[in-house]
Amino acid sequence: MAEQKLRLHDTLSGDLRPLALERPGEVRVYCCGPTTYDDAHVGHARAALAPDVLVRYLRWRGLHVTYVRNITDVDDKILARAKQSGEEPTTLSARMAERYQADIGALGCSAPDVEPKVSEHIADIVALVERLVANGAGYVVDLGGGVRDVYFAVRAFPGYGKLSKRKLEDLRVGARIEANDKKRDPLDFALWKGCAETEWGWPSPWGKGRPGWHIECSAMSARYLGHGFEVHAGGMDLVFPHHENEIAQCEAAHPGEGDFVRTWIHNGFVNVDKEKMAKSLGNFVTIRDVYQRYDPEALRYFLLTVHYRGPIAFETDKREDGRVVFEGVAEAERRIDYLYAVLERLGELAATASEPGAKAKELDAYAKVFAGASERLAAALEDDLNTPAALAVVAELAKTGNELCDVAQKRKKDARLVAAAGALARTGKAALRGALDVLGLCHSDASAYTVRSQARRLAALGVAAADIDRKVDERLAARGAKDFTRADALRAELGALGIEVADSPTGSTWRVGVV
RNA sequence: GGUGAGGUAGCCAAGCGGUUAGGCAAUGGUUUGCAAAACCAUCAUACGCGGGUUCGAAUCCCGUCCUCACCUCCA
Repeated sequence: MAEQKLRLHDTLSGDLRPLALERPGEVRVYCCGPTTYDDAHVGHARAALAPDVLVRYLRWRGLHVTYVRNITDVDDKILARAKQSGEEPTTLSARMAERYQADIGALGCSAPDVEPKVSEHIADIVALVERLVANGAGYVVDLGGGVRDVYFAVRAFPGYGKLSKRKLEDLRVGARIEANDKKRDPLDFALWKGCAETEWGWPSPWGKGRPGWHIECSAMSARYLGHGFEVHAGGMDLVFPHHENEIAQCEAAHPGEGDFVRTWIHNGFVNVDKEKMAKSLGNFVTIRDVYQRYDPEALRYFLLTVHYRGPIAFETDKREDGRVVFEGVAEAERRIDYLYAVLERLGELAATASEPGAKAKELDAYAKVFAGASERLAAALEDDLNTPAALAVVAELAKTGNELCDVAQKRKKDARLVAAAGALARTGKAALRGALDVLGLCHSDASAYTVRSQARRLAALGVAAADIDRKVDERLAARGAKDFTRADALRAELGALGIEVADSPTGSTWRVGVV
């Protein structure tokens, strides 16, 4: 069995352990995707991001990854929401699925290789339920009128509770025992939920119905990844009961075939005022809400500043003028601005390089930083996907890159040094670019990013670019006439609007700061 | 009650037995007509509290306080 340098914190064993592959060079990853009845919030973004970083790292290391992230488009919540809006459940879930894909795609998460939908895998689900019934792990309950439910018998699976470290007795205490309970044991959960002929459902050996909540992931992961795949990801709230039940279903269906999954990774929550962001608490901020105010790249950077297993605080602040500020994301966007600026600066310096092999001893320190970055980045990510440490590597590269540019500028009359700096800038840019790629950051063209972010910020401020241009021109004229009092007054005026003006030998430029 | 996560300098956040990651803010510099950006320096002998183990602990052990989460739908 091939062992990787990458170590992940596995929920089942509770340990940090090296990633073990069944087949050399191949990694299978499954991530529990959304139930598509509403727009995704920042918590969903985080849950999609953790496996994305994993997949990017693995591919960077040359491994072949099969990444599956499902869409649960059949669910009672979808049905309930559709009834409210008068929409067909399938139409609603399809629409929400598209919005999810757009939101997560904009976050810079690469699309999964397979994105299976429950509605397209009913046959797989039915077959799995049949198998469980045949194994004695599932049982059918006749509700009369041709309606039947199928339940999983928790007692039939001895390992039940091993993932969430729960004992059956402990669970029993909190279990809600309904009157008229159809289940043999209160802890048993539905594999198939029968429904009336007129309701939303699919035909099955037990009559019309819909799959239970957990069975879809068991069926679809088995379909695309088989039994015993490498990594299964999801939010910490899925540990129990969702993933516990997935294990029960898959291992009961494949007795003697070993563990369903080799490594379980679970991401921590996004908190608002120290509480978990959740639909039920009503304290959620949708990804779209964030994108309205900030660049998707900023949200990604923000989420990467904290290790995926820990909690991350999402602070919302409403300003006097009514603008909503997400401070952490705003700070992240300033970093994204900075990183794009460094990439551009290095690019400009590299473009002056006429001698690709030029070297200067006084630049050795910079060269060393660039050369070692990739190794440091790998070490950070190999330590249970330590993205904050990875971002420190990015920061080091960016700072060094800027320093190199500063040196080249200060000593621009030294042709030998400038030639060497130009050549080294190419290396530096490649190193930074490479690190950013692994983290999925700054994937836009720098000028495209600038255009879109400036436009969004201007819109947020309610200021027209033409008005700014006019004032900047006016100020330039004042400066030309050495009327600095007037020029400074204009700068202050622009500053009050949130516009930063920068003077250079070739004229004046302006930008809108992150607000 | 059971189970799990966490409490690190003004703020955010790595580190998890042995030369104080990184970022933000602030202050002082280099630069600038003045600024901005960029870079440098300071802030930083910080690790909830009390014991213990060790040559050495933020890191290990015991106790204790606080926060959050899961046990019901939840990323």
